[in-house]
Amino acid sequence: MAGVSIGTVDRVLHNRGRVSEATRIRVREIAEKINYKPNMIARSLVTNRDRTIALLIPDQKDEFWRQARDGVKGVSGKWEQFRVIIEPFFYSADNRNSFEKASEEIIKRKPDGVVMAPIFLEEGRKLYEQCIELSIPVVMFDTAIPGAKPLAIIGTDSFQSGMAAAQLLHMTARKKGRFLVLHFDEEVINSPHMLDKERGFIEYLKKECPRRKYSIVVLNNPDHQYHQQLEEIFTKWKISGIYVSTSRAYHAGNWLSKEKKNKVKLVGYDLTSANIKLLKSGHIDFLINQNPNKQAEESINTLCAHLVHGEEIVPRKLFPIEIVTRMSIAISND
Amino acid sequence: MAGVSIGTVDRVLHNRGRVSEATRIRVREIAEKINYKPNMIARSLVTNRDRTIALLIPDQKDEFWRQARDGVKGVSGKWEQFRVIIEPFFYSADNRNSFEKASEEIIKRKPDGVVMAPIFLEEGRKLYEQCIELSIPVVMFDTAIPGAKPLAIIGTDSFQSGMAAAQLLHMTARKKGRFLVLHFDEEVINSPHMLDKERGFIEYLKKECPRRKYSIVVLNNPDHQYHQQLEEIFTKWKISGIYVSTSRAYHAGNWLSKEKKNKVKLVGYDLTSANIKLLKSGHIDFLINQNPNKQAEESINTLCAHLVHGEEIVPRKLFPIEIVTRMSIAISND
DNA sequence: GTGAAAGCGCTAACAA
DNA sequence: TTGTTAGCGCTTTCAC
Repeated sequence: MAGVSIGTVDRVLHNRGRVSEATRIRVREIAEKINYKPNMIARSLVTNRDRTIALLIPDQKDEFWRQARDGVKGVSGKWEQFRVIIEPFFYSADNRNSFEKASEEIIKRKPDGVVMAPIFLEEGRKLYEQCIELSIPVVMFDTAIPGAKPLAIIGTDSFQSGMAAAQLLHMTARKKGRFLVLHFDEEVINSPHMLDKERGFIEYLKKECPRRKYSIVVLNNPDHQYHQQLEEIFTKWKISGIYVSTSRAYHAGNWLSKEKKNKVKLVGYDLTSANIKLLKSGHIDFLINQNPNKQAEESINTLCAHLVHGEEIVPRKLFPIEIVTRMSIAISND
Repeated sequence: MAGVSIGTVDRVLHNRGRVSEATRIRVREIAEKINYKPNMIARSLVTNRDRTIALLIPDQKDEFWRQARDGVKGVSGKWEQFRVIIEPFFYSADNRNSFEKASEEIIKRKPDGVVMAPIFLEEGRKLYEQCIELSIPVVMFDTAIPGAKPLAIIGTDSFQSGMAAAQLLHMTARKKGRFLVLHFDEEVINSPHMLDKERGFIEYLKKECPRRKYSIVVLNNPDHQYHQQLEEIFTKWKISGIYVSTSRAYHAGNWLSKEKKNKVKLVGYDLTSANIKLLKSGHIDFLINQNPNKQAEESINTLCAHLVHGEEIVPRKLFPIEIVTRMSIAISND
């Protein structure tokens, strides 16, 4: 239409090579007029090479991360047909070194993209910056590195989920009685998520029911036997609600079940098998689902769609707070 | 590798044309051995034509369907670059004829696929069967036609959401007092969803708190002013919880708000603006989100991925029951 | 500065 | 029953 060859049009559209100003303008105008949209299929056909994307998440000791892994597996087949291979790298959630070691391997591998759950902020930042340097696109999920601007961040709003948890306890627990915020020594205490959740929880109580007493307690026992400590707490205080800001609510739930303390309301996180069992038996009242599988799925899809189809990216996707009860949980566990 | 031409390989792989048994087996074996996977990108490049998919949903009078429409709009751009054009057809949710008329137009249009929310079962079945005849793939969302086997069904479990609603009222409402199942005359009474929800609600009450009294009431007023009837009900009975199985919970919420009946718990459906307002002000306690936008999005994505990428389909996708509270709702409404 | 041509992996039409 | 070839829309390379 512009009276020039297809090669010249290509040069104009991609601002590459030398083109005279006159033809450049002419081609641009025509492209505008006919609303030219490049055919992404043809484009990906010609740049048809195998791509690798590195997945960096904690290892599978924890059911939460197993679910994330499953989410990735679920979509990896779909991207295989576009010649994207997802290479998993695992680190230990209680060992910063293992994260760094995995990071080094990833950099050595020079992947075409990285999806990571950087629960260690400083180490995560280091990897992120290396990727930026090598202009490898990065998608973060679960945890975001403050200040970093990756291609996309996928996650949940921890602060808000803490507020929601407090509201649920407030609505269902006995009016009298203290709320307990429980932590267990086996967890990464002070992770950003945990702190945000706790802050949200307390914020709600302060605003909506300032007269409600609460205590933050860290239980510790080398063998993860917290029964005795719970007993002490319950003799000391009259407890009407418990908030566990991690996936360890089952510890509290098991004890409540054993002690037949059916009136105490319990809110926890994550649809792990231990939690689900107690949810169904009525000893956990609410679980907040952080949807690790969907987060991971979305992360992979986002990165791959960008790489393969050149799709534009929504830089920040927050999953809604998913409140799950005994009756709302899917009957068939998939 | 098999010593035959690319054309023969193509014939074997697609079971078309005549191929000798010997070569057929040889090609199959080699394909198996090298784990041959067709390149979907190349395939879609060669069959590169514009495709139309018809979208059939109720018109935009109702906010629920406006949200569904928005979900479609959100992903239509992404499929445009694959040359898929989504053509919307609307019908009136209170007029079966309008559904039939739209159906006729769709069939005339001969689209490459149909996405529909067939709230009228018989008329929906008719369209479905015509599509089957013309081998046009169909995806249904929101409502499924009993017995029909479309490419995919996207929806929520109404029965279960009714149970969940009952549980939420049971957990939060005063122990004494009657539960009210409210319907409004402006709705399509007896829609399958509505009946399932109600059945689920009652099932829960029977099982979990058989002593709880409940009444099913249909309010009717030509001007949608239900205040007087609500007043009568509340003087007749001591009500502690209300269940509205549709998006009309705001009618009840507004009245509760006006009458300062803050102790009465209210569960409704759908994040419409009127409902959200009352949720935030505390007069609706729980909303069950049926996610019309995501349902529609998923429906379009499923059909398009099948058409364009030849992707395999999960024939039935149930969205989880999404319980929303004042604190769990996204702070910024998008 | 610009044009011509090869080729990405596949399908479809035609030839043998 | 099998082989050959054009061409889908684009990028890239080489030649002028």
